[in-house]
Amino acid sequence: MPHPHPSEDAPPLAERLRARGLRLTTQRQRVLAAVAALEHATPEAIATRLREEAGSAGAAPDTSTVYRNLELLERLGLVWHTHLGKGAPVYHAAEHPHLHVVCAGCGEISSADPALLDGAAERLAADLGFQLDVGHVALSGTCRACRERAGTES
Amino acid sequence: MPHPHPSEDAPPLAERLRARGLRLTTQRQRVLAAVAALEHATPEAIATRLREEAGSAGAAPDTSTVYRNLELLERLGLVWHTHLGKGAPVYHAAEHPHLHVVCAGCGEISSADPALLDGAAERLAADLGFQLDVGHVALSGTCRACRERAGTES
DNA sequence: CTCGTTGCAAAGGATTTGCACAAGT
DNA sequence: ACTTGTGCAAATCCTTTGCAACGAG
Repeated sequence: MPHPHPSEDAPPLAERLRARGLRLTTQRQRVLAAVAALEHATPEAIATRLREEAGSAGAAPDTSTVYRNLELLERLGLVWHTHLGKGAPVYHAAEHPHLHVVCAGCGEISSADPALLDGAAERLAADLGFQLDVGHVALSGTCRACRERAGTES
Repeated sequence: MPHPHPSEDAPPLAERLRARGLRLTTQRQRVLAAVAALEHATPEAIATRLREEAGSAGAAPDTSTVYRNLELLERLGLVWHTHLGKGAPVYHAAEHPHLHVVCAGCGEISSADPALLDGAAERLAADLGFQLDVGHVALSGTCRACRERAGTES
């Protein structure tokens, strides 16, 4: 049975923090909320989003805090990141895992069913004892639109 | 039919350049040679390598030239890059395609048979008209050693 | 009250870019 | 000669760090 997710159900941020003697802060809750709300967010995008929301409730966390908490949340298994293109990694909530499919031509990001890799995952496990982490995978290639465009030119 | 590689046989760098009205320079030949020689090379590693070889024949290309040519070579379809971890993208020659399998724990990089993704590639093509680029794919997860280590602790 | 946390500002590392000069055709 | 490519240095972009003030337990 695939789907080896570290999360149980709706993993309470608070519990995970307490278990490690860490603290539940407003910033952490906000960063996590932003990651969940935004689909494929870069640290910068998350910081911006928080800055926008800030108007209504207190101040937005500093960029460095966003980075620090993103890293922490990832260690806690609540968020995952993937490198899609050159510049920035994108984060997404660990719940509802999905594959990222990116077009090298236009940068479009789509999601795909993680089951797509079940076969590959099994073979890697059998051959190398390697446990594939579906949430981290990014598949690149060319989308239909870009393929057609390429065919038209040249 | 899988394996849709843009390369024919031993794609002459010179020909591809001429076809675009570009020039064959020593730097370009060296950068390409370095990528082919090093297996999973970061731009920095390539620059360093070239600096070492420089002793015997002329000067090494500047870092910016390495970046520019890496990008060019990729457009020409002679090299491919993949993002393995946080910091650095790695380049490899477009010939002999292979999947990169990276352990999130120890950073170990292994190669795997591209055929592993044939199934997924077909489904993506059928469902989204998306052409998967196997040479760019990096699969992350946890290697056997790290899994065991994790199991031991905690 | 006692640490973990955060904000700020500065430090760093990796790429990219502008330009004048050198090199390929 | 004409145009592209390169070296150099400065500019950017993305992230990380040091440290004093702040806040959660």
